[in-house]
Amino acid sequence: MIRLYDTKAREKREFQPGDPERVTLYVCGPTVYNRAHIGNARPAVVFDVLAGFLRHTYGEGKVVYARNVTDVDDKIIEAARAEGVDPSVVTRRYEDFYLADMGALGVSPPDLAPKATETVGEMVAMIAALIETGHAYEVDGHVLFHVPADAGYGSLGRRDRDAMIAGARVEVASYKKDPADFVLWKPSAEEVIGWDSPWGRGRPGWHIECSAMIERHLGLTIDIHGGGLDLIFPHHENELAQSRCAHDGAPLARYWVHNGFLSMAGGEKMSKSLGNVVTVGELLDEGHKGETLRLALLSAHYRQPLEWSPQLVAQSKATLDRLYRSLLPPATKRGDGDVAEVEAALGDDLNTPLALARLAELAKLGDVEATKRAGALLGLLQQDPVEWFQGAVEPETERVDPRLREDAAGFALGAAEIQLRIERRSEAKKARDFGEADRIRADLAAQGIVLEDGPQGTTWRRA
RNA sequence: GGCCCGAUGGCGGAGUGGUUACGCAGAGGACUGCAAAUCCUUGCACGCCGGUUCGAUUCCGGCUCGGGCCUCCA
Repeated sequence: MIRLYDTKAREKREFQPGDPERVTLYVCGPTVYNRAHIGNARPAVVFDVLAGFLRHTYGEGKVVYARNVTDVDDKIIEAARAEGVDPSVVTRRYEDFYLADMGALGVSPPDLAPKATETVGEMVAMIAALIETGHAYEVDGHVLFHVPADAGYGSLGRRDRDAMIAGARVEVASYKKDPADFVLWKPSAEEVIGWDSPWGRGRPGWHIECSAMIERHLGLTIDIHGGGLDLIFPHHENELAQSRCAHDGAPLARYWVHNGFLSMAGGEKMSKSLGNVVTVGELLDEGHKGETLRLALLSAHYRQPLEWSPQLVAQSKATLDRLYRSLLPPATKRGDGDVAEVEAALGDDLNTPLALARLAELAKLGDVEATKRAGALLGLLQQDPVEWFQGAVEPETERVDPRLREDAAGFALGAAEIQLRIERRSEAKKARDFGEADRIRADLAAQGIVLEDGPQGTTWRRA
């Protein structure tokens, strides 16, 4: 059984898909105009776990997970103009970065990654339908959704129209019939990207993109709609309104799931506009492994705020070391673990901290099989433990610790060289020359190599 | 100003009307030439004030502090 906290109902509800043979999940993806920061990665990781858990529950081919790519947007247009290139150059570049960054965090590509620019036809059709039903109107090449025409508006964000207007931070455009009305279509100047439409050459507003992509790829009513907390209003509220009005009252989603925010030290939200972002790429370049970052993101419940800090990363690394160590042969099994405990934790509104706690118990029992299977549910512990400690061989995936970079250029310590020194040290130890043995060990330690003497001999790992 | 969320030990972070996870860090012990790792043991908490209750960290109210949203934002 899966229970999910539904933002709309404001409570945990038992998850019942419309069709268990085709469980649909849609998550608002990136607007591709810059590198993803670690806060952007939170929903990607959280919903990756959710999608995986749904597949685990309903069957491999029974889940359709769509995460869109917003590739037409004023920020993209701006970025392209600044660089003097076509917007598609910008969007392709950052889409590639996004996929690579998320891949490093162990995020699987979604089943579908629809692009806004490939769904404009559907958007135009949906806008036309909304005009038809009296929910939208055209003014000077703009098409606006008329909020007062939708009695159900505000059900997700729980705010009334007056409150929205009273608190508006943005000046109301003069062409709006009602201050709460929002743009479905806006005109594009000559040099700006645009498509022909019944209302002239223009481009879609942000909210209609998701509505159209969902309609086209997943259907009128999907099971789960996900995204960050900040999208509840206005983005999801507007999406919901458009789709419902265009679909004769059919609700857009059965469950609305929103992840909480990542903040920086000091508690402030990490955001591009505040300029306090740490990108995934930077963290990887600093030598942190993607899996460490993934664990850090899963260490708090997805709806809770999470403060990002170097300590959080360090703790996550230490935890992962311990978990991987339990997988290292020769493992001593002291008892049978129960993966169902981990499943139950995830089933209870994706309680990843609890799942992690139970995973640690499995590791402590030395049940390698159960630990790996439980880890798979979280997208963790899937690499070879030796590789985890000693580093992958493929140069593409290997990230060299900055402190080692100097050595890496000249005489990088390869596994063979390390092995050689371990043998030299063993001989010194045998001759009871502990001074020499300790010198070798300290020398390696200075280069980030930790030696551990066990009953089976000496093993090494990169710190 | 309106709406919403949070406050748990040195740190991270679950959970619970009564016995309180788990991880990291710390302490002691075992092991080790010494370490490391591992195992064993161990200390440390539930923002403040009221209320309900036999009993509240857990429920209710108020307060304080922190955070988010109010048409850029995961």
